[in-house]
Formats: sequence, C-alpha cells, structure tokens
Amino acid sequence: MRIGELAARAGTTTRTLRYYESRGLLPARRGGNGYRTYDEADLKLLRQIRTLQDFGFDLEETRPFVECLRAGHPEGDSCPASLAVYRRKLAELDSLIGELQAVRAEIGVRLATVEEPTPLCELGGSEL
Amino acid sequence: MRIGELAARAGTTTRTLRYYESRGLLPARRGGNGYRTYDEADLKLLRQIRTLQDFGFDLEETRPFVECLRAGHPEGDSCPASLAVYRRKLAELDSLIGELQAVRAEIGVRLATVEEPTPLCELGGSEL
DNA sequence: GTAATCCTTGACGTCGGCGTCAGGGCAACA
DNA sequence: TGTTGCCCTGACGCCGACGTCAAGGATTAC
Repeated sequence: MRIGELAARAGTTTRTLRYYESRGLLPARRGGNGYRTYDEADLKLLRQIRTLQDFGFDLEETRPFVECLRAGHPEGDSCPASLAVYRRKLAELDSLIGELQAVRAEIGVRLATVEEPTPLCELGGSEL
Repeated sequence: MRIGELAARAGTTTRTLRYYESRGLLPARRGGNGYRTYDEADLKLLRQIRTLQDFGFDLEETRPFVECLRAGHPEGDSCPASLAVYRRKLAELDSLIGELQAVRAEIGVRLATVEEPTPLCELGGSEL
C-alpha cells in the first residue's frame, strides 16, 4: 500500500509518516516510481507508535517498542528496552501526577480562601 | 533598582523581564539614560507571575493577577478575573490528572502483564 | 584613564511534532 | 490529450518562553 492509504488506515497524515521516516522510526521500501510502499506489518508498527504517542510518550521513547516488533515479537512491549521505558514512564507519571495534585490542592485552598464570605466568627470579632 | 538587580532578586533573568515587558505584562519606567527602573511593587508583581508560572499557568493566565495587584489589591487573586482563572485551572488540572492516572494505570497493567512470570495456575491448565 | 561591568535594541536559535505551501513527476481515466 | 489525483522533495511556519549573540552606549571601580 502507498503512503496515503497507510495514513488513512492509521488515522494520521502523510506528513506524519514522512516525518517518522526522517527520524528513522518507520523507514519505507520504494517502488520503481519512487513511491513509498508499506505493508500490514508497517501498519502495526505505526499503530504502536500512535498508541504510545497518545499515552504521552515522545517519539524517541517509542523506538524500543518499534524495534521490538520489528525483531519479530508479537507485542512491542515484550522486550527489556521497552519495559525500561515503561518503568521510567511510570516514575515520571507518578512524579508529575503528584506535582499536579499539589498544585491543584494549593489552588483549591487559595480559591476557597478568597471565595468564602469570610465567616464573621473567624475574624476575631474585635473589629465589631 | 535596575533590571539586573530585579532579576537576581526574583531568581530569574534580564531576558525574562524584557520578555514580560514586550508582552505588556511588566512595563518599566525609564531613567534618563534609558535604563529600565523598577521598585518593590514591581518585584511583587514579578513574584506573582513567577509563582503562577511555577504552578503551570501560562503567561496570559497570569495577567489578571498582575492587573489585580496593580489595581491596589494586596493579593493578586482577590479579583473576579483571577478567580475565574483559578476555577478554569482547577477544571483543567482535574481533567489532566484524570487522564494521566488512566495512562498510569494502563501502563501499570501492561508492565505487570509482561513482567509477571505468568503463573502456571492462570494459564488454563490444559497444556499441562 | 581605562578596564570591567552593566545596560540598550535587534534578531536569530531552541525544542517537538508536525502543518502547509511550492514546484514538479507519474498514473489512470474519459 | 487533458484533467484529476496521487506521489515526490525541500523548505518555511507554528507555538511558548525564553537563551544567546552582536554591536554598541553608560556606569562604576580602581
């Protein structure tokens, strides 16, 4: 299949596929006319990349998974390098989620502090 | 005080201050020599901006807080526009945190699936 | 006096993941 | 034969928040 069909079947664009190729992530064979040619295996690789991208992995992080698939494994995450990325990502996510929750809590407090009608009973009462 | 001192006192750089000025966020008076001149109030504004940036607010989102301070309020978040940003940010954070937790869970499952020695008792047993 | 340190403006560079032309080739169908 | 529709490469654009360099003027320290 050619680039347009692959892009359509993976729900992406030809530009994206050329970009992946330029990054060495998804090289393509070429037909006699110079057109890129892909097969079902490429579609699988591409879907793996896209799934991880949706998870927030950057392109480089998807590389071990793609190479794992190309090495013949039925799943891209059944290789040590992929697992290492998973573990690193888990740690990153835990850290990030923690930070975001801390920020969320801080904003929640500030919002409540300003929003509340400041109950008279908590003002100390002396100014009454 | 001049730009270098303000930057140092706020733990940022002169480039950042010029950038904020170019965005209309932190305008500066000028001395006879053309040098930017700042006072303690500017330091307060700058610290407000930096705090919000640390929280993950983008520059435009800090504007209401800065304007609130400049309007004379002792706190940048005691104005309706600031509260609106707070509320929007809370919703964004909740949404983002939820997505990240879902991704974290998914990765956790995949990691466990591949990592586990696949207990024999869960394989169905027929192949034994 | 002069060297070191500050300040000025302007403008290009960075990062990631592409979008969007521009200019041209190849193929298939009427 | 022309038109439509795919494909090609190359290259600039985008976003946000600055970093960094260049070329020069002002100030300050000695």
